[in-house]
Amino acid sequence: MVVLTLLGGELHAILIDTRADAGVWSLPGGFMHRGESAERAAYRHLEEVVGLGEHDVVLDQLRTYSEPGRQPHDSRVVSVGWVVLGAQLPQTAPSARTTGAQWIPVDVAFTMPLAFDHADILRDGVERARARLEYTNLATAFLPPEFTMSELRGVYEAVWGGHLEPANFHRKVLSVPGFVVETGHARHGRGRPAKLYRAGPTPTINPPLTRVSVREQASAR
Amino acid sequence: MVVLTLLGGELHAILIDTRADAGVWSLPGGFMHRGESAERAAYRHLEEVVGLGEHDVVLDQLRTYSEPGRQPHDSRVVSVGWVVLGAQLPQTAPSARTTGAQWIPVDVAFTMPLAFDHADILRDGVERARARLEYTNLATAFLPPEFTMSELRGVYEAVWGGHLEPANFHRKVLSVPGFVVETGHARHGRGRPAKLYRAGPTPTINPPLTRVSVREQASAR
DNA sequence: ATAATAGTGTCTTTCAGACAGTATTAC
DNA sequence: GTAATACTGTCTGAAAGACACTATTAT
Repeated sequence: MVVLTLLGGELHAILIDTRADAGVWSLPGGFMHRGESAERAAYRHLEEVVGLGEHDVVLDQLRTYSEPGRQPHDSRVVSVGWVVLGAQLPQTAPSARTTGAQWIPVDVAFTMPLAFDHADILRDGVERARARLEYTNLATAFLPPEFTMSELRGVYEAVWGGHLEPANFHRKVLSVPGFVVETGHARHGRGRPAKLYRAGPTPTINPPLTRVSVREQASAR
Repeated sequence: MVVLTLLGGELHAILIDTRADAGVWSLPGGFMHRGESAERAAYRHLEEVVGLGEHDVVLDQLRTYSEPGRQPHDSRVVSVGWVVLGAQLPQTAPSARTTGAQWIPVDVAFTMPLAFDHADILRDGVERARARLEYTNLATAFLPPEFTMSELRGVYEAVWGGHLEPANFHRKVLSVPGFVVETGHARHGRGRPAKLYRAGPTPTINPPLTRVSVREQASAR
């Protein structure tokens, strides 16, 4: 599982320090039981290993890794990869219930030595999350039930990396019917109070939000 | 496996008549061997069951189905779903090497009684193919190595269902660098000869081609 | 010449991006 | 008042959609 959240405006993933092999980190996960779906097994390991409850997170199936030799010690292990998104939940921090699990900034995680093909899985998971933000309302999974427009924009900026124009973002989000819904509440801070929104009924965004990195790639003709 | 091709300008899928259960059809597939990846197993069953070689098709992993009870007779079968795309190849028609395999128009296939959760898998596979055409060059997998612009447009029209404006399609495809490459050859028919193209080096299309059905959904605000 | 198919020009509309400007609060 | 943050108006440019037009062949 590639478990992602925002901490301090930066995208973090959970890595586990495998004591058996010093200095090598792995993604959280575990075996399936008989009579249990892969999804249920993912929820179970999230609870057991990471201390996250079913209602704290959103799961998205990534893909299945089955190359022989991907885990040298076993003849062949087939793993179903998942992307797990949650709002930042300090009280369920991995250190509370396990020994070696930690939130690591993804930029740092990419440079660390990971077990087996976990670096591939991490890369696939982060890329999936980035892509999903373009055309789904999945960004709201990174936030508490009520959030401001700035906070939602902050999710996009953190996950995609880069700056989004507040005015255009605001207009785009509100132009998609059912993306977000006004709650009528407001959050008071230093300046003008911000309206609070919650996730709306529409799961897909069309036309999609355009990603900074993708835009640059497109214009580099 | 959801095996898709174009026949007579219409999208077809392979279904297999399961003799054990009269009138119930299933998707082609089979078990994995030890020491074999899911991808290799897919290629093997394509050869054994359907008579399609590795170079005739393009594989795209769909997702993994693992709900307990999805196959009532077994305690729990975990299946890795694949979308398989190929150019129409009469000489490798499924009937050549198997008894009950047939190309069925997908519209018809959706109305037929399918075994287990194969209707879900078929739906997921067709939807995946439709989505992939938007932002990848996968449409070329439905065509022989050299093809005309009309033929490429025909793939989009068949898979998406609906009409695309020839002029705009032509301009859009050529505006994406590396989507297609001119071969210098031409195909002569009834009117002006058509230039032949082959798939270019760019796997992704950005900005994507916009799908008719998605557009209508968006404009129905 | 005519029909048929391939391909181009161009106008309109839509929408993203830039950025100046206005609104509402805490202090 | 000032500073800070939230939000709006408006201009520009890029690209999609519509559709009239030109090009090149077989007959």
